[in-house]
Amino acid sequence: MSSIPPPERHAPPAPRGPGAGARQSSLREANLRLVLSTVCAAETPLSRAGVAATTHMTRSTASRLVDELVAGGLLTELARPAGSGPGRPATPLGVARGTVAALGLQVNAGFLAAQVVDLSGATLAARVVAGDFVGSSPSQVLARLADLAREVSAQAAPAPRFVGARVALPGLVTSDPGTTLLRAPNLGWSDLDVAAGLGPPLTPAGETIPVRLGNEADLAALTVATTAPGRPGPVADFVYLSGEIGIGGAIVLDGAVMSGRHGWAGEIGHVCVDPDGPACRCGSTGCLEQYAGRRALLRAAGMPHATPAELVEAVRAGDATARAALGAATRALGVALAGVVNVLDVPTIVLGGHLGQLADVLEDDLRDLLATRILSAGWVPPAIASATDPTAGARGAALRELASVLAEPARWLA
Amino acid sequence: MSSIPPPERHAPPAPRGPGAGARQSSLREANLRLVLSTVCAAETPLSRAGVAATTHMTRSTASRLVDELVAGGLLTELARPAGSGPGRPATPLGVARGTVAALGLQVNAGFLAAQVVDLSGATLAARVVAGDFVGSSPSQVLARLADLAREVSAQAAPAPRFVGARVALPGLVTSDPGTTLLRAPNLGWSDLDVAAGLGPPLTPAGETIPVRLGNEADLAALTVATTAPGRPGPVADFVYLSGEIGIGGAIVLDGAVMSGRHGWAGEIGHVCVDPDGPACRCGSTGCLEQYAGRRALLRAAGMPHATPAELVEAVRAGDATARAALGAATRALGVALAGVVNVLDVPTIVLGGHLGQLADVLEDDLRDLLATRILSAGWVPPAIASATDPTAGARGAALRELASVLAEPARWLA
DNA sequence: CTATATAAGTTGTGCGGAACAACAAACACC
DNA sequence: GGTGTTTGTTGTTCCGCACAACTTATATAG
Repeated sequence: MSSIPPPERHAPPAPRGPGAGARQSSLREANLRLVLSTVCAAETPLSRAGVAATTHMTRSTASRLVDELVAGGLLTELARPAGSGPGRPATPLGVARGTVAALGLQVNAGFLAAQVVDLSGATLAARVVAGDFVGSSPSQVLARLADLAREVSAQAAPAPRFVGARVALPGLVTSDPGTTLLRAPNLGWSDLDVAAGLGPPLTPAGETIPVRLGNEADLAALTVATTAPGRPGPVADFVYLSGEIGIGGAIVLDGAVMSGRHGWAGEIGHVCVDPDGPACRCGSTGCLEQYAGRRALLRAAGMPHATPAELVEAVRAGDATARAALGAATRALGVALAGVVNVLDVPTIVLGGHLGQLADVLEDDLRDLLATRILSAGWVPPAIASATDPTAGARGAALRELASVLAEPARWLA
Repeated sequence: MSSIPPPERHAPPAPRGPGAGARQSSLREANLRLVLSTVCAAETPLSRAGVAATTHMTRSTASRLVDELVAGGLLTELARPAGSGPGRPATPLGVARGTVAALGLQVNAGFLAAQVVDLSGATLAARVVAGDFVGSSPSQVLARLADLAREVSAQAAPAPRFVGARVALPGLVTSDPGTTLLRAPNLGWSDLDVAAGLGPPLTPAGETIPVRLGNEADLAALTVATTAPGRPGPVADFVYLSGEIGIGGAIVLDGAVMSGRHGWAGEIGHVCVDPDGPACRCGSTGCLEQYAGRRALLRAAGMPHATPAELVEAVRAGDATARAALGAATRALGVALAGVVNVLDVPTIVLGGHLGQLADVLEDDLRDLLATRILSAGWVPPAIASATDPTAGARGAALRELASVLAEPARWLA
């Protein structure tokens, strides 16, 4: 006669997230995360004992956590090299290859790209399709991108578990729902739900892959900040400049992309370099983009239909117009970047896109200009590097998704 | 015959800090921190049950942690108001007053300041001494500051426990040891060990108080970001501009001051506003400081010995020269700040120092200028606020020291 | 004035997870 | 083959939080 229904035994309300009290399980999660990132970040493969040493945990604890990660398919035991030294030989650990992966997509003015990258940072599949997408139809382009996505996700064999997909876009993106493109001037797109535009959800293994968006420069910068998921790159603090038709940018602080309150940080292309300069389509005047953007630069050099490589040739050949244009661009870069460095104290510049291709011919002048305009240049001289992979946005998009595995390993144990 | 010495039973090597494995005690520390900051941040006093509710901990856990903090002298039980509602009345909790405090010092071109601030944010003692310290002798000035420090720390009665002292300085400060001033152009000081210059260590209660340094703009910005230790201010993300002889600045992201790789971030005064502008003492040209710095602005207004308040009067009276100078300063601020906002996506500006005093007469024009130059102004219009306490640096210095109590409550339990 | 409802705070038990210590395993070197 | 050295595993202990039951203190209904 139990007329009273049993009290609904639903799971605890899971009050996770920051600002919530730490429970016992938080310890395990934190240490699981620590072990995984330690193995990811290691230059040379670590053993269980090595993990224990670098994390200052006991060998027993480290061993237990490693075992969980190995059983969950995130780590693997590598073959151990013969002849190492005295004592019991260690079993080196590595990030599992091909078990967990993410899909990185990119829409650019000149191409579409799609990549599958796994947790070890290996590219399992990749495709690039050239085209001219300036002023293109969003629906057609996104349908084509979805085809590309299906293609590469099928190519990755054996099929990995997909943690997510992200689209790198040359424009302003909302960060709250993360599926709306506000404005991409080079494509002529605005107010667009990109996730919806991709059509039916991607379900390579039955599971639906969530699709998110990101700014192309932010994501390209991520490939410089981290060479593989959890593995920091050569520099941890830098300003990334992505030269396209216009100029995008990103700020990386301590290995993390600073995307700002609404996700719109890094618009260095619209820093004012000369208030009396030419009008910019953004409504301001004298924006950096008007001097060093690809279209403006090539036009000023008198070779509007040339490539950046051809501009380099012309400059080296002594073409006066080309030299003047390059000089103006370099001076503009000096003013804008010096401002950024003075404000942020991040004296490393990474030039990407066409600016990366021009790095050889402008690097020295730019360094000199920065040295005179940066207040702290006397103590820490500015450094300039370049990155030239055009599809860095797609790879960065995948890396960004994989970062969620490092953030919450327990969620992704098989 | 124990020739073998007993194994030195020293305490565990305490491998604290980030990147180290979390142990059981980490849980307690994290929750202790959470409880303390929750009580600090609460608008209206919380009870033990209230703490449990906001932190999602159980009442028993919250209660135990609160008891520890009360016993340790960091929290207190307040008198409970009569007549609240049904149920057992709650005992409201508050931050203990006068038990734990920090010493905030400030050296400015026009005054010295010293304050004692306790964990509740109350000022227990304060002194300001006017003077002209441009081109002054560091040793004399620091000796006087040390006297002031001794004075205010004796005034605070009953004697609190001092967690630290910090000196706010208008210049570049090293962050590694944190006791060396690299360069303070307005004072004419450079390469100076300020902690040593203060003379014999401050020991109000027998214990030596560690002395650290900080940039004045960074610390003044902290008083806007947090109204009291652990209590966030009205805005969490903003750019702070400190108008002095020159112009200092600070970037606050998510309530924390972004001080940069070496602690030199925020030098907005040397952002280039016009590459063809006047030469600046920093070696660059057209720096913001040359238009909107106090000295430059008053000189351009034709009233080099006036105060900012007198400039406001002249502008309101229709003085053409003053108006032109203010217009030029406003335009320069527009260019520089728009650049910062475009790069950082932090569309709130707080004007301090003389710029705070001028806020009334330049705010509207500045907002309009920013609206045309900020890329995202259409979605989030820029906001402008002002702060006018000249000794904000000293208070910020104390707040900064008190933050270490919130970071590690266990270290400061009585 | 008593009974009931409601909410705050306390007490005791159980459990998850890391520390610690002891042990087994696998190699190099003498 | 013995010894030393380092890795990895196993069992015990201890710490800190969750959970549930209980006590305390008020307001409100009858």
